[in-house]
This record gives sequence, C-alpha cells and structure tokens, in this order.
Amino acid sequence: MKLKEFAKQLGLSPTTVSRALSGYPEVSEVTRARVAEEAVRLGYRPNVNAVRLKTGRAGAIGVVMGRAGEFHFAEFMAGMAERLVTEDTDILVIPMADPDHNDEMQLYRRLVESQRVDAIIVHSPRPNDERIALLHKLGMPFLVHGRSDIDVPHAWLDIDNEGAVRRATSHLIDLGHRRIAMINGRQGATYALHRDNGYRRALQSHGIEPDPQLIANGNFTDELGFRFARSFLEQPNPPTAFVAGSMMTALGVYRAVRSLGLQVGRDVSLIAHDDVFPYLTADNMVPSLSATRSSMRAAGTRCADLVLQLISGRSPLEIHELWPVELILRESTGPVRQPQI
Amino acid sequence: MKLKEFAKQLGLSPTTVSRALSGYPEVSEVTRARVAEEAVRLGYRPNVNAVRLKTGRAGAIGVVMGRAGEFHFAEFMAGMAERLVTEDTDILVIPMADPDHNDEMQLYRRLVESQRVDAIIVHSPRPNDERIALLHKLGMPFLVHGRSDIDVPHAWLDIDNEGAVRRATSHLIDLGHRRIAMINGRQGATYALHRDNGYRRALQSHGIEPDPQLIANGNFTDELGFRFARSFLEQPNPPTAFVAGSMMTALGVYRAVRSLGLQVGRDVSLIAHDDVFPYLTADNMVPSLSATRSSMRAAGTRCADLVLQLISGRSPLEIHELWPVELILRESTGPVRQPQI
DNA sequence: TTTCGCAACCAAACCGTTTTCAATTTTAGA
DNA sequence: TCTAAAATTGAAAACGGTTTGGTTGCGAAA
Repeated sequence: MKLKEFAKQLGLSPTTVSRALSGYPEVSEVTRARVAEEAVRLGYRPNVNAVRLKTGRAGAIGVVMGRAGEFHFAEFMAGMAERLVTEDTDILVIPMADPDHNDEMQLYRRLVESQRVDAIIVHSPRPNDERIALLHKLGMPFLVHGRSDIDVPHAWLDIDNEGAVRRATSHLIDLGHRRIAMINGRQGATYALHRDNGYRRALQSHGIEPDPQLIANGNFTDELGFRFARSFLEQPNPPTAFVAGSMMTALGVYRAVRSLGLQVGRDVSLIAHDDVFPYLTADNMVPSLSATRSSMRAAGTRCADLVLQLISGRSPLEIHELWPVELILRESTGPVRQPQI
Repeated sequence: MKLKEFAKQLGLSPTTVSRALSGYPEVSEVTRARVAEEAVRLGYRPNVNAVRLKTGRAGAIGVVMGRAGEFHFAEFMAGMAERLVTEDTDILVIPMADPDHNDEMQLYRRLVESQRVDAIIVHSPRPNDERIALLHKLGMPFLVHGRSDIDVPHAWLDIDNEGAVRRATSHLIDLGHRRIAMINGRQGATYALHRDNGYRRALQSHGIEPDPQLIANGNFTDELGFRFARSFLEQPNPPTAFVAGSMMTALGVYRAVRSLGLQVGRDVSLIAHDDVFPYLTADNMVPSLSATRSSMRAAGTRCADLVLQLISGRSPLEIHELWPVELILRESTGPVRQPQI
C-alpha cells in the first residue's frame, strides 16, 4: 500500500496524510484521528527508504564492532535494545575488518558519507582518539562510551574507572596488602589508563611504590588472567592481592591461585571489575568475588537514550555522564596473611 | 557530490556513470575505468537511501535480539561481521520488547513491511515455529540458525546437536557411567529437543532408562549449572556424570562438584558444549573440560554467507547445512569410580 | 551504396515519500 | 453582513539515484 493509494482511499491528498501521520499541527484533529485509524486498518506504513531519502534521516544508530569477540558487547547491545524498542530507531552493526589504523578511519569516514546512520557510538576510546576528531570534523553526531582527552568537544558516558580502582586498591591496602598486582585491559584505551591511574594513586597515597613487575595489560580473557596471575605468584616476591579487569580475568586468577595450592580470599585477595552478566555472577563464585560493579546493560540503555537526545538536537557539550561504580566486598578479599615463619 | 554533478564533471550522462559503477556491460571498458578512477579521486559515492528506494533493496540483514543477554550473540555477530565486511551489507539489530508471543510476531511482521532488511536470520527456532511460517508467507528471505520441524520450506544451518550429545553420552556410558545427568537449555527450542533426543537415544541404546530426576532445563548460566548439579548430586542416588549445555553451565557444575568436596574428572565426569569463545576456553579449565565443540563464530560467518546467497536468489530449498560437532575428550571425563565399600 | 547489427551512450520516467507554496474553507472581529 | 485572519487542505517540486527505451555512429554484410 503506497501513500498515494492510501490517500485516495481516504479521499485526502498525500500531503495531508503525510502530515497527519507525522504529527504536523496544521491538520485537524478529526482528520488526524481518522488517518491514524485507517492506517492501522488498511496496514499502511510509509516506505522507510523513501522517507530516508527525502528527509536524510537514517533511523539507525551505528555501532562499529571490532573483531575481538567481546562478551561485553552483547550486554551493551541488549541495553541499547531495551531503550530503542519503543523508538523507531534501530541499531546498525558495522563490521570492522582489521584493527588496522587506516582502515578504521576509512570505515568511519565511509559510514558517515553513506548516511546510513544518524549517530554513532564510539567504544573504547583512546586518550587521543582520531575517530573522535574525525566524527567531529564530519559533523556526525556521536556519543563516546568511555572518555577521551582529545581536544575536541564530544558527548560521553563513562564509569568512574579511576575511582573504582582507587577504592578497590585502597581497600586492599587497608587490609594490609602491600604487594598488589594489577591485571588491566589492553593498553591504549582510556579506561585502562584511568584504572592504572586509580591503582597508582591508591598505592602512592599510602606511600607504596608501584612495581612494574606486578602490572600487566591484555585482553579480558580467562587465559590471560591465569597466565599473569600465575607468573606474578611465581615471582620471588609474589603479590598478596590482585586487582583484575574483568570477570573472565577473575576466573583465570582463581585458577592460577588454586593451581598453586593457595586459596582466594585467604592467601590471595582479589577484586575484579564486574559488568554484571546474567550468566556469570560474582556473588556465585567460590569464594564469592569482591568486585567493582557497574551494569553494562544499564550503560547501553542510557547511551541509547543520550544518542536519541543528540539526534534530536541536544548539544554534545551538555552530555557528560560519569557513573559512580559500586565496590562490593565479598569473600575474595581478606586481611593479608602474615608470611609463614 | 551527487551523481548529476559527478557525471557532468566527467562529461558523461548520469546513466552511463551509474552503469559504469554498477558493472553493466553496455559501457566501454575505457569509460568504466575512467569513471571508477574519478569516482575515487573526487570521492563520489552513490547515496544509499536513493539506491535503496529505487532498487527496493535494503542492504541489510536483520537479526532480532532477545532480551536475555546471551553470550553467544556477540560471537555469532562477530562471525557475521567477518563475512560481511567486504560486502555492502550491514547487520540490523532489531530489539525485541517482550518474549510475549503476539508481540514477537507483530515485530517480525513490521520488520518485513518496513523493508528495512533484505533477509532475516531466525535464532533458536522452535519445533513448530510460527516465525518461520510468517516469514515464508510474507515472502521474506530468511535463514534459520538451527532447525524447525515446521511444514514450511526454509533454509537452515544447524549443528548436529543430537549426534553430539549422543556421542558424548555414549562415551560416558562406555566409561562405565550409568547415572548420567543432563543439564539442557531452555525447553521449547529445537536444539534443546535434539540434545534431549541424543541423550535419550544413547541411554536407551545401552538399555538405560532415562531418569527424569536427572534432567533439567534452563538458561545457560553459571548459576543454574550450579543449582541443578548440586541438587542432582544431593539426591539419594546421585549421578556420576553430567552432560551440560554450555560453558557457563559447566562452570556452575564445576563449582557444585567442588562444593561437595568432590572432584571433576575423578568423582564426577562432565562433558559440556563449547561454542568456542576467545575469552573462556575449555582446555584451560581445571581439570580441562571435555567438550562437544562447534564454533559459534564460524556459524555466524557461514550464515552471513548463506543469507547473501539467499538474497541473490538461491532457493531456500537448497540450503540445508548440518554441521558435525567435534567431541574433544580432556580431563573432565574418566571411568566411573566404584562406589566406596 | 544501402541496410543491418552492435557497441556505446543519453533523456526522461520513476521509486515513495516530504515539504514548499498556494488555494480553499472556517472562524472571528467589526 | 463583510472582511481579514486563521485553519485546513492540495498540487507539484524535490530527494538522488536506476532503468527503460531510445539515439547515434560505425563497420560488416548484402
């Protein structure tokens, strides 16, 4: 059913019908109601592609997806979906070929030019992220999930990574730990930097010098969690506590600790960051995992919300949200054990 | 840069330019080369929305996303992305409000009518899945990831769930196990049914009567893995082996077994299904996990490929792929222990 | 030479909306 | 009652491409 045909059935012009459905004021309430009603009855729905061509709006939010299968991704998307379900906006997932730099910029450039999306969400920004500069230059609305230090105005939503890790680390220090290892995310992303800062500040404010031998960076995998933890624990002067970047990393740390005949929460303390997954909960781990917690799903929902505001004209300058992170103490943290004499 | 302008710069008509770029034969090679070259140089790219309006193609594949944050999802998408990155097709994620039945059908109907996608991928089909009937009726190309018994022709790609679980169960029986528990996925989906069949057939072909007390269904979460395993093991006549539906479930089972002072691989055997995640590998678990394995990512890639074929006209009737599943034996399986006398 | 076929190109119609500008009808004010 | 202003409605021009149905020019066949 096309507009023309539909309008004819109603005895109205396409103009009026279009306006009635789009909520323009210059159409009488009576007419509007009738049009809306008949549209449902006859099943008329405007052709999206025609609307998009004419209006220039794409009706979609772009999310560029890296190749690393990040488990956060699904949660974030589910959160976005939750918000967008009532909206007439969908999510366009754009595959990224290689993390090769040039390619990536090219991808964003094309995405913008192609006019397939009204806005873009940028993930895992770097301190000086060229994607941000590019999108700003091209005038494409975008929201950064995370933050960047770049000298370009941008809307962002981030969690307080630094504060979270600082508190986590401080807490471990308060428990008497002095050798605290840090298993961080991949180097380069701002959040990893912030977490590193939080870690260092906590140590330094207690007069402890960070030991580079106790700091590691890498993907959030069980495997790396294990490897790093294991190699740290096998050092001559092993750590008594760990701060870990993700639930998967935590799993690896648990394994490593166990594999050495030690016990998490007694011999080694651990605090990890928990993005709140329905399928793996910190509280259920044995011993239950002390965690800095912030819902990835909620972030997705809010990001979708903010992007919608961005699209409808709100200034990026007004959109800066820093979410506090909970620190939830459970059994994986405990006072440092006196070295056996 | 619009087509008209671009054509003028080249001293050609829009017609010829359009044809040159779209690879039509009635344009000389010389011209085609020149057009292609200049397009790059001047940065001309056809407006997607205009192309879509005119051709009726949407340039996107639809994936409906449930609210349950499934960790498989990201892997599957990453796989799709891998295939689509070279193509001019993207992935449209459509949020699903409630798993409420009517709503879901309504969603699919609208999705089709809106012409935002050229094809749809249907996940976790049920034996008699109305979505399939609907899409078939509406003439929308679609690929089912999984299978359905419904009496409607449909393209599908599935893994041999039944065979996988049958072999896994048989292997456990060969190891001497007789009380084998089954922690399956949510009731309703075909794959859960197939796995159940595989489980029952294996038992029955060895003359073992399935015990409903040892069969559970539910989401693939660590929590449910733990609960089910624990409650099974606390029964008067506990199982000596488990077949579990996912890696997360397996984590829960490990926990449950440990919590009772038992040991996986010695006191209790376990085989779980592994979708192959970069962040959690069966081989790294302690003891390493015996698993039926099939790459979710590879499935995503192939599904994308098949959908593209579907879009370009291949008959759904020809597209039926049943992937074999590997059975990889590691340390979590062992001979049944004689009951302590 | 004329005719035909073919390669290469082009003008204009069309895809299904939105929106500008203009026309018509109502309403309100005098 | 008349008129100006306000409230509705419509006709037609975009939006930026693709594609149909030609036209043109040239060499080969008749």
